[in-house]
Amino acid sequence: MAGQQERSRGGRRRASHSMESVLAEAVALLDEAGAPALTFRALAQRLGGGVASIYWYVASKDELLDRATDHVMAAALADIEALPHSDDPIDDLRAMALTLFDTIVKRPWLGAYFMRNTDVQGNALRVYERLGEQTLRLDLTARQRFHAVSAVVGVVVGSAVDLGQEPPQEILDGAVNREEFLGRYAAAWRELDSADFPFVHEIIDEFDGHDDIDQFRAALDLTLTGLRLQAEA
Amino acid sequence: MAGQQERSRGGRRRASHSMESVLAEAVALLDEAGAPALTFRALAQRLGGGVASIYWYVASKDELLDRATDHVMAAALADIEALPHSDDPIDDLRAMALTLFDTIVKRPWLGAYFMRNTDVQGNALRVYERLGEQTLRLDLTARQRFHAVSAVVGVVVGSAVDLGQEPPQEILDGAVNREEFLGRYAAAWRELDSADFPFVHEIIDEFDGHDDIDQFRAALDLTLTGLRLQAEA
DNA sequence: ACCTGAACACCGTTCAAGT
DNA sequence: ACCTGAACACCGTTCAAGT
Repeated sequence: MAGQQERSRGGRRRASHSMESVLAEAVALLDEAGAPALTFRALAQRLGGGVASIYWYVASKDELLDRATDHVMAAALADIEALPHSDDPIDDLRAMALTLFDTIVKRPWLGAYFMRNTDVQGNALRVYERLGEQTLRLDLTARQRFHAVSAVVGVVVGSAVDLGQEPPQEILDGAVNREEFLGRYAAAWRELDSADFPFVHEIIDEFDGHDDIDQFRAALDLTLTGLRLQAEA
Repeated sequence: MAGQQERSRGGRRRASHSMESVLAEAVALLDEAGAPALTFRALAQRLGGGVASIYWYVASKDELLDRATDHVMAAALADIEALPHSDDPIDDLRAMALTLFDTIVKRPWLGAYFMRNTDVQGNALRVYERLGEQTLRLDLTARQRFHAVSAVVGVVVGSAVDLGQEPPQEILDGAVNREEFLGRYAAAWRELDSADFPFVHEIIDEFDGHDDIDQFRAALDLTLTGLRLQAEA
């Protein structure tokens, strides 16, 4: 409970919030049960007040989610700024992207809002800036730099979306773990005719039990080697 | 109106649907006014029947969206399969990815469902297969192939999400066009201290008025050059 | 300045009943 | 086999009123 209660002489209560407590409780709700759990009613209950109060702090649910996202991005930004710098800007870029990935792994609900709307998301803008600064150390045109950072952010967002989708209720319920879930897909794929689906059969064993971070690293590395080549050209 | 009306002797009507008409109308609704416009009530009205009828065809809204997505993927798959083959698998991969991008540009609402849940999305699986088959022509391990296709799909999905987000109501209303919208952001960025945000300032002019397809092409090319290097190693 | 209760206009989903 | 109306249990958002 982040809200405070004021007891006036009549014995009536009046909750008292703050932007900080609203966002902290919103994030807590999202962390505990994902995006569908964040409703104004649930949030108001946690804050110990009425639904309408929240509208004093945010104009809409969209803004609430934007601000909640930026709230957790503060920590990601701090992690990124705490990273040691190497003499290779591309290695630094990779380390930053991995830090971002880590943020999403811990909070899959970020998928839908991550790194968008830098209007409200001041920390996201700063993260964008830090990524971009690494490209300033590379021999590229402004346009290439713009595209490079977009590409890196794209890889991260792509993973964010994937992770945000992943838990199809059964996993959240604990009824099925990730391994079984992947295995079920793999089993369905194995039923496909291998003449019609040679590629699917080629990669079934890789898919079965794969780790998201490997997939992310591989995608990131392809982009970064492409970038390195571009900078050296 | 895709539903048909049967007139029985009492003069009462009874709508008659089909999976095909349900999906066609769902897609029409999505095309006309985006994801929020697709409600069971709106869809039922278009079909000329009751809300509950739709549940005979799909078990949930999620499934409806999955099937609607796969419905439009049929055309994308056909486009991809109609593509001429070159002797360079990476060029073919690029052409396929561009075809996918084109599908999303025409239907930004795809952002949230594109290429996920191949369970229900049979056409998405076939697209995945076609992309993957190009990697079979490259000298790679199964794992590298798996990661390569994931990366390419990731770039496309990343763009899909971006495009799906884009129209912030004002643009849909026609109150503001894309150029003005970008310009407003750019103007806000120009206000930032250039000592604190050197990168943002470096790329403002690139951002202002940029074209999404250039961004997509650039990200795709970085991934594909990375892939080419990997295959040649 | 900040909070409240109650209402409004929606949602997806279910179900017993109809044809 | 397929469709229906009406109900249920929610939503986000607004607003006049309170402190």
